[in-house]
Amino acid sequence: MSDRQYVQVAFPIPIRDVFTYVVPEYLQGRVLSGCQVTAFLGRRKLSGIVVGSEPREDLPRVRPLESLVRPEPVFDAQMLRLTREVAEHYMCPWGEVLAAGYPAHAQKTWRPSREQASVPRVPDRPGEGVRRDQPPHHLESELLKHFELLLGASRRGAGEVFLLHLPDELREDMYPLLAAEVLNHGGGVLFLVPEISTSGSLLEVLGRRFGSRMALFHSRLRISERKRIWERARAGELKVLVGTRSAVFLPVSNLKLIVVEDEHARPFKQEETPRYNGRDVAGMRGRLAGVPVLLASATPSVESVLSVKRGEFHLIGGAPFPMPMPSVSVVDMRKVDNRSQDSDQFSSSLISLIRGSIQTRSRALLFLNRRGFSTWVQCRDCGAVETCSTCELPLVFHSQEKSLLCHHCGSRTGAPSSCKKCHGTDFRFGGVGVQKVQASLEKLFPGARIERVDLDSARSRPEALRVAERFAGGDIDVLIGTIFVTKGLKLGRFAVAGMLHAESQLNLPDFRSGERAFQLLSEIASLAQAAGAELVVQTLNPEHHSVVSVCAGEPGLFYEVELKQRQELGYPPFSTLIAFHIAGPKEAEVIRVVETARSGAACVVAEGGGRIQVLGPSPAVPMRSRGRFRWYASLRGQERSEVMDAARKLLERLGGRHEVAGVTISVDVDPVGG
DNA sequence: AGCACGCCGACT
DNA sequence: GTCGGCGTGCTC
Repeated sequence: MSDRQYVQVAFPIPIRDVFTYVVPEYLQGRVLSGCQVTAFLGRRKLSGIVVGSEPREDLPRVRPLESLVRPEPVFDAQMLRLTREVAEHYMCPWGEVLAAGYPAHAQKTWRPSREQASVPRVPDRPGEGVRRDQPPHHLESELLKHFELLLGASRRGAGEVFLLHLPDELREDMYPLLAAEVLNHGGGVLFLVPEISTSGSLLEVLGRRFGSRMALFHSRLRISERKRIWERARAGELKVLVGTRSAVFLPVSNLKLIVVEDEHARPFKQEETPRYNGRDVAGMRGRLAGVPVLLASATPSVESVLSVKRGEFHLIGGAPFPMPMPSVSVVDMRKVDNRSQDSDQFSSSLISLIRGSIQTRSRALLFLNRRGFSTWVQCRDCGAVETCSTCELPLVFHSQEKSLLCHHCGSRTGAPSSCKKCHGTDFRFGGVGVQKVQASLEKLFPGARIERVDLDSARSRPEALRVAERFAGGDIDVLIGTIFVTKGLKLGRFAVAGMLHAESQLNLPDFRSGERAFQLLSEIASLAQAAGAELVVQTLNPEHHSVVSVCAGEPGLFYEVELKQRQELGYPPFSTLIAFHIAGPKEAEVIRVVETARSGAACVVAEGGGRIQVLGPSPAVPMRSRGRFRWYASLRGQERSEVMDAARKLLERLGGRHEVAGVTISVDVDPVGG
């Protein structure tokens, strides 16, 4: 009996434990760590991953495994270790991380892979595939020297992190050269991108060069397609893997380099369990696998910049390679003198530039990051603001559709007719959206060809591309857009770029709002630069360091001030945050749990001897979403391990479980965004 | 997460 | 008298 074999299995369920099973006789010796198996848990048959083989004598009854789904392990020792570390770091079940890392895990039965024709890939274009092994600019040859350091790390298996701080175009030029170099030495490369829709040009550039040796991986592919890519990556048929955050777990054969493109971008953080950050997991993987990680961005995250300053990351780029800057002027819109007489949305300088561009047919592009006509609608009689009945947030009036829209849940009601509170019929349409800007411009410049690109005007991507094409071709005089226009549209050259309300990202309840403003403004500055446009930045916060640094062409200034402020206020990267999201269908119940959490957190903090702070609790934005009332609170401290301990203790106090009376509590380590 | 067990309201 | 609501607890 003593030669019975036991294994531990992790299942993709929200239970922290692993479960022990007996290996049935017919599978003796064949069930290895990392294998996918099925087993009964309760009366359900589940697919799980074998994560260990320690026998346990303390269990009253152990059940046998049902089946071995495929003979060879799907996770090797290194990937098991990575997924375990990710689970520990993000305080989520190991099984859920394993499920995120193996596309077929969700499936009940495994079918051996057969030849399938439908692998989506960027087509080979031999005609355009001009080999360009010699980089064109002197900057690039300079960069190649820096890349020697990176490639050296790749060859000797050093899991170091490099921050590539360069403009988008320069990075894009370098990637095929870099990847080709790695491939020449028989290695594979993993590119992580924040989202598929905005990485079109990178895909094109890599696809042109690597064709059928490259694949695109993301969660919107069918499971069968994901499985196929997973298999081909492991078999070494695919050498260049491009994918969104879940691709960080792909088993790339002889992986030699991980690139995280636009490493500052928000979508790397998954907002459901397992709540991991693809960029940070890339760093963990690089360290474990002895593979260098290249974090790349024109506007790196404050975290990464600090890591460079601390000597933890190597810097490639930065000051020796200055960001190209457009000619830019900042207009303080608080000063009445600066505002145009014709419309309070524009400064007189911007209006005259737009007028000039219309006259000379040289085109103008205006940015405002707010959809709709007016951002709030208020009754003039009682002062009540129209709010969404489910989210309780102000509704945005859309003039084109003549309706009120909730930008959070998408609910739509007709144009306001009478106030819900006092039945008044006189409304004030406050706040500026792109539709209002368009209306004002049409009044100011009758006869000019003025169009708009945003989520509402461009129902599909081809439609947006057509508008961009018409603008580039000179068929549109003034184009007004939300950030939508920065998402890979080819706008050609134009003379004037205007940014309205450059402060709109600031003053959000999020310690990263300044960083976001900096990133958006930088993006627009580089767009203006590429177009050869003169940029006018209109703002109510001209002295904010995000505005000052971008407009002075001194990004370093932003990081300097921002790091100082974060340190003074005790925010990341100078501390660790762990957020608790509390949500449920009944408000009273949610608030009860929130109060329990508040007092629990106070106890935990008292035990921690003042090294841990509590932020909140406060209602989430929006407070109601999908029929659930949402609150959150955070624990904060300088020592990660202490914050983790405090979070574990707090969870214990809240019942040890993640759910109490219909109210769910979920833990979010290193949260991103308010 | 499921799926049971279990103890209270409106139906054949 | 039961059918069924979803609160609480367990799964190797």
